[in-house]
Amino acid sequence: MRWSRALIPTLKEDPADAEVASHRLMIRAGLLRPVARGVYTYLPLLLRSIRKVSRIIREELDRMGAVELLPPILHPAELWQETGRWDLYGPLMMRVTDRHDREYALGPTHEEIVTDLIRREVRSYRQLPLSVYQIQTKYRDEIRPRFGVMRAREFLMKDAYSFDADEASMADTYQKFHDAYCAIFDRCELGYRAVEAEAGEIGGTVNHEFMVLAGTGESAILSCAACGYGAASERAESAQRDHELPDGHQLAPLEVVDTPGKTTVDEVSQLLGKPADSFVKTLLFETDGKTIAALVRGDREINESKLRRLLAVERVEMAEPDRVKEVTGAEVGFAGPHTLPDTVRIIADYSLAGHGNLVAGANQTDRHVTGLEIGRDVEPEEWADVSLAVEGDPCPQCRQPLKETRGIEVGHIFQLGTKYSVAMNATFLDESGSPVPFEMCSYGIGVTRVIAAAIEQNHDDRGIIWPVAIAPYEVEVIPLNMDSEVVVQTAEHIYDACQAVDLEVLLDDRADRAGSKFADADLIGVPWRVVVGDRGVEEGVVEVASRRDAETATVAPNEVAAYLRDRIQPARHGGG
RNA sequence: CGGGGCGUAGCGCAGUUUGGUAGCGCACCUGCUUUGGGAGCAGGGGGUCGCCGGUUCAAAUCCGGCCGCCCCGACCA
Repeated sequence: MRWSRALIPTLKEDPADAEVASHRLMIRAGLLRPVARGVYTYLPLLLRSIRKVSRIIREELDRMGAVELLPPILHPAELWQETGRWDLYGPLMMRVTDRHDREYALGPTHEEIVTDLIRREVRSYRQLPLSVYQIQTKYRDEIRPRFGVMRAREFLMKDAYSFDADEASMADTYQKFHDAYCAIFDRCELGYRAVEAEAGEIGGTVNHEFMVLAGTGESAILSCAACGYGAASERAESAQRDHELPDGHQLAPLEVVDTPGKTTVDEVSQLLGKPADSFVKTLLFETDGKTIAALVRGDREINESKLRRLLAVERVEMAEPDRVKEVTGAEVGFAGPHTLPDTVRIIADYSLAGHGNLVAGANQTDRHVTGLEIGRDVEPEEWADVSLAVEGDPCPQCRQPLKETRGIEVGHIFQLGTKYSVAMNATFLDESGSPVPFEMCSYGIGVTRVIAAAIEQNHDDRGIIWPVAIAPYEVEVIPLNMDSEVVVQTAEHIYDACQAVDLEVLLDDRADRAGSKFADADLIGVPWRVVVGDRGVEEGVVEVASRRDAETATVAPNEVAAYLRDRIQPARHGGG
């Protein structure tokens, strides 16, 4: 391809509204242009990379026995109503109405569509296991789209769905996808790790997120260097701790203090001059008509998912203000654990273990208490891990301190079990001829996000540094002087020769000066560069350089194609 | 949706406080010179100043409403 015909609109200056490197570089290097909030045109360079990543995905999934199909983007409401997700998904789903007033969604994910297909077409255990996938545009009306294609409202996703006859088989399929995902991300040359995660809206129990490690990532990961444990922060557990006060701890007297109008930990902390970690945050929840008081340390956040799992319930809700008043006898903001009615079940988070002389709400409006001692003033029904884990918490497996890193979620795989098959009555006949619901899993990769993540991990202050396996072009030929016939002819010759040995080559045939061609080449980040200048051509050589390491080789024009082929072909599979 | 900021040429910005002829850099077009790290000179094209309404002799500038975009929070590939 010739640059002059390739539509590569590079920019000299950074766009004002791009915050992270990948977004900035995608705009500047002419990969991406915004059309609406969170909606983009993928320009030719980006599309070429998308095709490379898609191809890697297809090769790995085909290899493990999945089959590609293409369901619609437009989903009739009825299918989503079968699983209840028409309402549950809420405003995250883009909805449209046709001329007959029938409602549709623009698919944010495809469990319903695929389950519907399989329940119609698959009848027998003999047809299982079965895995299908698609690579297609998805729509999610995100609360806050940002960072370019990193969190867009329209994006390209590979999603896959597996159907198995029993749980053991399902776990086996899940592992195969897990391994295929590792192969895919390895080949894209991403530095990543798979961690335990929350299932969110999709549902199910066991699931893993594939996180590309990057400082600008939106997700936090807690991991343990000692034993290898790793989990998304909202999923990470911390080890059990016993409530043993430090040696020499003097039990403090319980005193009521006035704290008029101060309802938050921060406000009371300032007023009393006591640090937030000496506070008890008393959070009231309701589930099945019962009230639960969850006690977490003042500097910690509750993790409602943990609470839900502990209580073995589908949902917990923060108690309404009226209910809070009824239970505590005070306005919201002054709840404390020590004078709650017996009907309230008290759960203390491990973060409070070993802490005494605490500040808490007094269960009286405008008053708190100091000197609260757990075990003396309040006896929790149980101690548990119900707070959001943070760096330094003890690892649930080996008790070593957890470390926090940031990551970009590029893949997420879920064991769904029979959640969707039961809801949609999707069954097959087993060996005895009785109908059994499918054991399902679903698997997602954000294709466009993979590319953004790759750029986050592979760039410098001059531009992108593409790994060969996903680069839009492999070679860029730069004739430095378009007025020099011999330079142009040599460049054209190399361009043809590279194409003849099946290299993906871009020829910068623009009449620009050397400096701006070099700057653009650095910016778009093609892995190999061939510089053809008057000086070298007179001596019968051109320069071949890689974008990643500044090494330059002088090569005879006739040998350039073979030279590059020998270096590029081994790297195409990933690892170069 | 709540909090903060911004909408002026394709991109990056000044001008708005104190109303009075719409500007700068880059990009683009023409010519000449230049040609190994974003060239120089000369000439040129391009803007209903986000939209609607109001105040005024006069509005990018003041007032009201609306729209869009970005950042911080709850979601997620």
